[in-house]
Amino acid sequence: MAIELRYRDGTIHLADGEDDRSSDLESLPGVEPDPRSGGYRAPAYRYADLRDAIEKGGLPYEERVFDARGGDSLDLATDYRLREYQTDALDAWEDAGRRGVIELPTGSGKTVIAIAAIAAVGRPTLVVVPTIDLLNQWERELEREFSVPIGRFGGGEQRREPITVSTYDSAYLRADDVGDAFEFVVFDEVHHLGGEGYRDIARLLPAPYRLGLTATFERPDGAHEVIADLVGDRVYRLDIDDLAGDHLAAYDIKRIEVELTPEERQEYETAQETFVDYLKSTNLQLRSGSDYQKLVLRSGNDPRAREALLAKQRARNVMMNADAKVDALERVLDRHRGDRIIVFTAHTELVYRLSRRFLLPAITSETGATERRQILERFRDGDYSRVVTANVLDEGVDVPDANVAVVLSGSGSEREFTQRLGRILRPKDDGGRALLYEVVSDETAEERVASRRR
DNA sequence: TTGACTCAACATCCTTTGCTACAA
DNA sequence: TTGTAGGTTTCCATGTTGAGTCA
Repeated sequence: MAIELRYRDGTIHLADGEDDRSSDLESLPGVEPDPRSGGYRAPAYRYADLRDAIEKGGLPYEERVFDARGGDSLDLATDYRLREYQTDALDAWEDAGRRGVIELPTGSGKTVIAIAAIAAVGRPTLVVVPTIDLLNQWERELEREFSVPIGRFGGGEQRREPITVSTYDSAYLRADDVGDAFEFVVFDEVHHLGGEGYRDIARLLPAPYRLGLTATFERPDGAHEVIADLVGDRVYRLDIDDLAGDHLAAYDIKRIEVELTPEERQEYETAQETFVDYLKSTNLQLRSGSDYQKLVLRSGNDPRAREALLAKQRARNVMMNADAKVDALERVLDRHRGDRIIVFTAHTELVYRLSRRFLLPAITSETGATERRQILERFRDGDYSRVVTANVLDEGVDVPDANVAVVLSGSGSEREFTQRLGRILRPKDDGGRALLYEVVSDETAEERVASRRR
């Protein structure tokens, strides 16, 4: 009798009938005995390895993992003509056994590659995206390209079709009960999959074909290694500089250094000293994010640690929201009267301050969906030529193109910086260059923060 | 259907140069 | 001699999102 493979609740179950093949089965990747059923089981994401090992070992097997409804091949056709690097990326993914991550900058056409991959695989596909905005964009794009109905998990709808788009949150909630429906899964902005909860999505799905898309694969916490295990290694990579001047606009980065006022300097030094003194007195070394995490943990029951962290927070506020930055922005706005400008900050309070002072439309997490849409539409139509925002427009939102970005403050995250830069790199009609201003408070920790993100 | 609300999850959060004990 | 980890176990604050609930 053949070994029967079935999917149930995020797990592959193996039954070998009356034959005793326990030693064969236990040597298969990820397989262990299942006391409850008396058979064997393996985590769903190991399905591809499992099937390969069974075939290699010449064991007879019967595949009942996927829902019969997805039995027929999808007849998918798309008119897209890929650019050379897009074809190379797709080939690299095919060569890796239709698994792996493609890293390409924002605006280089990652969606196009995914659509070509969906057409090539021709099997039921789940596309997972981080935001409702992207959910809508993907749905529209897929409807335009394919003649099959497009399903949707998220934003209040739960409709399953051979090609379905889902948010990460909905995919997390539904993975174990729809796992048998999809043989191909595409993770857009795949770096999100490194989150503690989200990685379960990939674990619970048996889909043998997997594609991850991102502009910034590596994560500071090292979780990209988990992603590589679940989706496949990075198989292709180009960064902004590989495409700038060709498929993306050429760009310049200008750094503006500003001085703190005497009062700000006094406040900054006092707070910074409190923080550093605590580190010295406790012999604590901060070399990485995890060291900082230790300090945060300690602050739970050590009042001095808590005080040190609050002081650090104060110092950060001073350097990131310095008065001179507002003046620097005024000069930039004067210099670029005819340009389209996006201003980025790290704090919402500064967004509203700038909005009042320069009469700029503002978008933060507090801005409702309707108002946000209106502002972006007016920016797209040219009614507005400037927008100020905190972190909302970093990722997952279709932002109209601009040619000047001003980063007044931000984190040390390379990802955040790359995403912000990406907002001005759509090729310009006149072939002009994009320009990013980075405003940094002189002689503060912000200089280090700024160098870390590049 | 919309809006206001709560909740949970995720991301970032990083000083200046060195102490001590222990393992390789 | 050289290299490396270091005690703990729900986590200071801010920003952002999606899901769910209720009116």
